[in-house]
Amino acid sequence: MARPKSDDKRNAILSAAIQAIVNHGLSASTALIAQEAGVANGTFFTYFKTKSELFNQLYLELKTGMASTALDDMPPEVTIKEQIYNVWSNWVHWAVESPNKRRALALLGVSDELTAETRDEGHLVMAPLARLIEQIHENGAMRDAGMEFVIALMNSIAETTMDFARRSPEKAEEYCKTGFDALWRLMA
Amino acid sequence: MARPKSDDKRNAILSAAIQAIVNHGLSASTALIAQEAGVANGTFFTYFKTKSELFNQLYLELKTGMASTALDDMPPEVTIKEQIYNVWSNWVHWAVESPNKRRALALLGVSDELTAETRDEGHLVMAPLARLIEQIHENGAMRDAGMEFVIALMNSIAETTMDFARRSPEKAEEYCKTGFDALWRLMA
Amino acid sequence: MARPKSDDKRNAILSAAIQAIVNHGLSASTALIAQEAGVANGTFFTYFKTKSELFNQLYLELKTGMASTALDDMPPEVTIKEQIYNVWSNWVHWAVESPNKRRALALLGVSDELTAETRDEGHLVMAPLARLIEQIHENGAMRDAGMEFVIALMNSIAETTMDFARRSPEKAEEYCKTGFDALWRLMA
Amino acid sequence: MARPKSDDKRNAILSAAIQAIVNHGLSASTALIAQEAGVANGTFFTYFKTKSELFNQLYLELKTGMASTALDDMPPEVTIKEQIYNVWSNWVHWAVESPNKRRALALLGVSDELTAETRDEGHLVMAPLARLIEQIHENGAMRDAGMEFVIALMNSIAETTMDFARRSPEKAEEYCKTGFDALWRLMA
DNA sequence: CATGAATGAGCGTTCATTCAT
DNA sequence: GATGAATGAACGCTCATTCAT
Repeated sequence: MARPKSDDKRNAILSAAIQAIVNHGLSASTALIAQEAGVANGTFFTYFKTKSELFNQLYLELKTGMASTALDDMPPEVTIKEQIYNVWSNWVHWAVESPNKRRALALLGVSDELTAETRDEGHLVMAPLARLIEQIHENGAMRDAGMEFVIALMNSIAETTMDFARRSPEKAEEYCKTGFDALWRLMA
Repeated sequence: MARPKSDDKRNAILSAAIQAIVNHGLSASTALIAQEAGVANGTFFTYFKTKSELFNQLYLELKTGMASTALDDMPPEVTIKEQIYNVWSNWVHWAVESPNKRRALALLGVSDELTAETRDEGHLVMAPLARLIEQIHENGAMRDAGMEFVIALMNSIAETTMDFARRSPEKAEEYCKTGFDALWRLMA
Repeated sequence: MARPKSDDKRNAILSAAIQAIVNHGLSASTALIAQEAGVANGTFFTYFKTKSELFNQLYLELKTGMASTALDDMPPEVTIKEQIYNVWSNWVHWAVESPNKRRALALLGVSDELTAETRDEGHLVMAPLARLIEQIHENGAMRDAGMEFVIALMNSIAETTMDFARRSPEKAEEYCKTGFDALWRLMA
Repeated sequence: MARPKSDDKRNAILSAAIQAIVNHGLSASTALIAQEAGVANGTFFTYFKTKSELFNQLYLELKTGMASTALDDMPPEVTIKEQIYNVWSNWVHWAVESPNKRRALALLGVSDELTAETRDEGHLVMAPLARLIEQIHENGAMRDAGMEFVIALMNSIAETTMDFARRSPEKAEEYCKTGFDALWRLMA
């Protein structure tokens, strides 16, 4: 059963899970998810051995999707700062346009269903951004603090920025810039 | 009143709830909480009409406790910056010393059991810090951004700082200072 | 504890029980009954050892009250038929004026909380009516059927008559008469 | 459909419910009903969304069964009186042979779990008998009273007759006839 | 493989009754 | 005696998971 027959069904379940999680939290039942996916109750378990496994895979899928949007078309010809801003901007726009995915990702992220392995894999996908940050960081204001700490701070500033951008999409551009400037002051 | 409702028991239930939430998440059963509190199943409902009510009251209790520790003994004779640092430092130390309370508070904060009223009351308790920040902010680097945004950024930086301080208590002092400096650069 | 201190409280509980039974059926909780009676939860059990005991005593109290209203001021100078009609009429009027008592009595009557003893005592209270009926019956149309059967038929006709009288109190007089005539045709 | 819902199981649950209601009243637990039906606790809810739904469906099933027995093989060639007697007799025999069903039906009938809709449907099933009665009634002794009242009286006489017939099955035939004669005197 | 019925542990909550005050 | 908190069994119902079809 390495690759179950229908990718369509797998994807339908994943999409349904996002909806269900947004509407009912992580306690959304597998029956509801299956129903919203248009498949039978039991079919759920053909594609995901347990509910927990769905959560782990959904988390990775969402995080990967987010990263690939954020890291999309990175122009190599420009300054690092511009490269970082490019990612930052993509990221914020993703949040504004995919609020459900972001909400589901957030809920999954704080749940205790995620395995350590999943969390590790999750961190990897944003590594390219981390590598850009690193170049700024090594001569920046926080050069004496560990990279991990700086990355975590960046993440939290990004999350806050995305929260505000999503809540007021008409000011998204503004929050995007203000948030980025704040980040830059903090670490550059 | 025959046998008055016992504060001891109420507190035992609240404490047990913290433990249970840390160990099992918000789906910790009322039966488990009661058991850990050393009272009978049904006694839970003498003190809290519903599980939801427990969550709301626990949230407020934890948030109030956190705030009162953070805002403790604010010296009025010193600079604003020193005042803010004092709060910041108390806050971080609270996190290091009460990791369970902090974890429970975080889980409760993202749950959808909290009423709007509870959330509002919860925001109030850190208002004194917000008022200090405001004085810095009005001439600071982010003076064009809304206070709400700045407060949210401060919060997220604080949370990240506390995460790292808790994870490596021996470096707590260092993270505390580094985090504060980062905050200051960001907004002062 | 043969006669607990306060008859007031006992009566308050009995009255409250009627209300509670009307509103919530026999599953009305002892706590609710106590509350409506204005006494504490535990006081209930000072006056009635168990909920079942309350039900049995309430049943007798209601049935006795009904009988004493129905059998009130029986004039001995008139024909048997007139005597019976007098009881019949009192009975129907009681039903119209005390619909809650009647409803509670009905629910208690079909419950399986009543002991055989209670049921027996309950039958006794209408015995004077039975004795009147007997005199008609012994030469009547049903003289070959047992008295018990005739009494039961009379009871069921009475109940139906009371149902209709209560539902349309403005036609109560009419139903009272029509019902009685029907009874008379049936057995006289 | 994978494993179709089994009529056997549905019927087993309905039968078990009758038993359980007879033995424990309407407060018979779903767990007990399931157990007596030989299915798992949760299976109950595959067949009936709620306990209330079971009660409503059981009521209809019982009432329909009763009616179809009572109204079985109505000979059209005979007098109305004979037709009515035929129904009456079938009805009484049903009561003697299915005392549990009758007891359950009675308890359900006075419960407040029944929806108005269920009650309405329930009334319909005995309508053919009502129509026969109507033909007698329109020129009978009670022609000035409403049909509803007469039907209700007939019902209550029938119930009483069935009670006595069931309690003394060896005299069932006698009660059947005596009851019918009483009814006839009352309304014809 | 897809389906949906079957399972039974588990949940939040209620309640008759007891008992400390 | 009156009070109301304490108790724990019980209840209706849900749900992740299994398995017959």
